Amino acid sequence: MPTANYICSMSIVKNLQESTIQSLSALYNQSFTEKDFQINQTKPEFEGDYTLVMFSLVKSLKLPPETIGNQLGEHLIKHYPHLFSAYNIIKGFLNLTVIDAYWHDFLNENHNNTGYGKKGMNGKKVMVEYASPNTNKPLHLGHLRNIFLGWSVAEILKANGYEVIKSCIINDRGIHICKSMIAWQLFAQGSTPDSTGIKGDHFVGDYYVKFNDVYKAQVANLITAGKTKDDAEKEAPIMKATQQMLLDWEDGKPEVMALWNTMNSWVYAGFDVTYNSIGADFDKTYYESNTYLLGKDIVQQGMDKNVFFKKDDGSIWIDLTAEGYDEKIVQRRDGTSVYITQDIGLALQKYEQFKIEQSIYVIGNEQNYHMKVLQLICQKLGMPNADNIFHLSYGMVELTSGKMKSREGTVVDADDMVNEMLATSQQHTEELGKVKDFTETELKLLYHTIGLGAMKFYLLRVDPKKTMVFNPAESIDFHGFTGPFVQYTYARIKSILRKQLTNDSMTNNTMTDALLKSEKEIMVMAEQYPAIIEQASAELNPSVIANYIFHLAKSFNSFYAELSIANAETESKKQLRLNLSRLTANIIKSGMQLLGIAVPERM
RNA sequence: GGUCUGGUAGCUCAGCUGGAUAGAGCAUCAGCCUUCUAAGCUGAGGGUCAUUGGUUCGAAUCCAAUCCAGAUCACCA
Repeated sequence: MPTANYICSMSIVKNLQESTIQSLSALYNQSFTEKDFQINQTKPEFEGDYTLVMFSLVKSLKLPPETIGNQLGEHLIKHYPHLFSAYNIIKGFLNLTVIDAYWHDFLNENHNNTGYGKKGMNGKKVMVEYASPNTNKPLHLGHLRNIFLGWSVAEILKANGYEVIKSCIINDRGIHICKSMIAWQLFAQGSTPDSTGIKGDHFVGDYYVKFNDVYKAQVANLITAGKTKDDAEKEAPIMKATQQMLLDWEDGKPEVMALWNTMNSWVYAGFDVTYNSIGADFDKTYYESNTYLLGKDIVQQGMDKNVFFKKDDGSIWIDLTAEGYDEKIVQRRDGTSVYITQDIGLALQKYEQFKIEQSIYVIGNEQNYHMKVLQLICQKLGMPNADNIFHLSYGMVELTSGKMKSREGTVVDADDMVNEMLATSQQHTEELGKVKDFTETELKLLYHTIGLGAMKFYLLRVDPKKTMVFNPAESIDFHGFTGPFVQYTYARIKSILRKQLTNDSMTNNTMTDALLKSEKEIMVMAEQYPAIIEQASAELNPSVIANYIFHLAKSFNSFYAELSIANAETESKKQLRLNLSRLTANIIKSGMQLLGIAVPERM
């Protein structure tokens, strides 16, 4: 008999793959790989744990699937008695039952392992850039999807052994920033976030809105005065003032710089409050005001390498038509860099500063084209990190009524959203009345844990690539496929463990009775957790974890309703179920942590 | 128009590297709290997997065409 260590150091699927490959070679004198057959989890209506699909072997072996299944099943049972206890064949499917001892060993080894499923450091560095706000507007629901996604992906990569640097580029310059500044100069009469009690990012955002209102009115007036629309848009006094301010900013005019610094500091203070409340953080922050001049020397290099070319008016371009894209400008005729040039410069700077293996950009899918072009240019320039740029492209968040449009005031504000979720979690908690003995501080923390958990889970449970619809009514639901459901399951388990684990807590289970179906279901699922983390990491997809954790919690709740833990039939059954409960709780906590969601001990 | 996404139950989504009778949650209906937390559990109804054709022993999944929806194709960022 091999040791438990041998068995458990490898997942059951890997064990199954290897034993099948060896058995097939022994039986048929050919060599096989894991790609020659398929392994599925056995459907619940059939007997067994895992299923080998025989059809793909039929052609190369020239035998009917039933024959292969019988021979293979026989061989596996005989030569791997420490893994398999039974098999059956239905049509071309070989269903294998894993021996109970395997599951017991697995449980004994992991039920108290809070690091279960996570890997040791692999020595590789990855940067995840996310959030990346403008400083003229507060954060909205789309930012929340971005932030939760970026943060979670960073955690998932860490769990897979990467060193992760979370970064953020703040778009703190340009004409849109000047708009808020001009509007403030004209209309604020010296008021500040402090004097008005308005959160800094909202305060500045209000002046951005104000600018647009005034601008629109001025344009309308000029048009009624006989100007064309184009002329009116250029000549509106507030726009001219804004453009002058941008020039002054670029010249470093002291009073403009001072105002710019002040207003940005208001915004940052506001962002910090939001980041703090939703648990976002960054290891490295880049400011566009520092990076917008980057990339100039790269333009020169590109000219030298004939990757770029100069047009008659002096502007510099790259021709990507051979790659199926257009010509793209990289330097204006006045010699200033454009957006993409800055990005090239920043990409290189990131690489040089941190020597990262991979540079992940969490950016909406509206920039797919831009990011594709960015990578293409870097590759053409022969930059060392060009292949390491990865655009983690996520879909927009839409409302049931359609798209969010700032001009129509249908944008869901991030702070409003958080507050609403906190209020809802408070209301639910009070209605249920289970934590009446909590202190004020404990209650506040609990509302925050649940409210934020609901919101994060809601935004992360969907495949990031997909456009998702935000339904206000559904999002505040705390039942079913939601964060609070999972949190509740955790709190429920902890409650059981508190009551049942007094002194003789951590004994291993030594089972003689067969595992019951609902016990095994949890066991099988728990055993897959490490593979789930790997998958989430490979796909950079937190929804894999959200779905998995939900199903695990659901299975536990069924198990809980069906079988008694405290009053189990025997003492060994009780121990088994307690260990199973603890393992489930650990996985829930660990998986939720990868989503950035805390779990409460009671709720 | 070119390129890229997507279309699965009334709604929101899984499943997509081809496998057994397509799954969840919400909503609807019917049950379950004097034993471990009912934010829970059990069950019912609800589907032409956009359409058509192809590949295959087998297609929601792969390929092609068509229809529909969205994004993008700035000397804005």
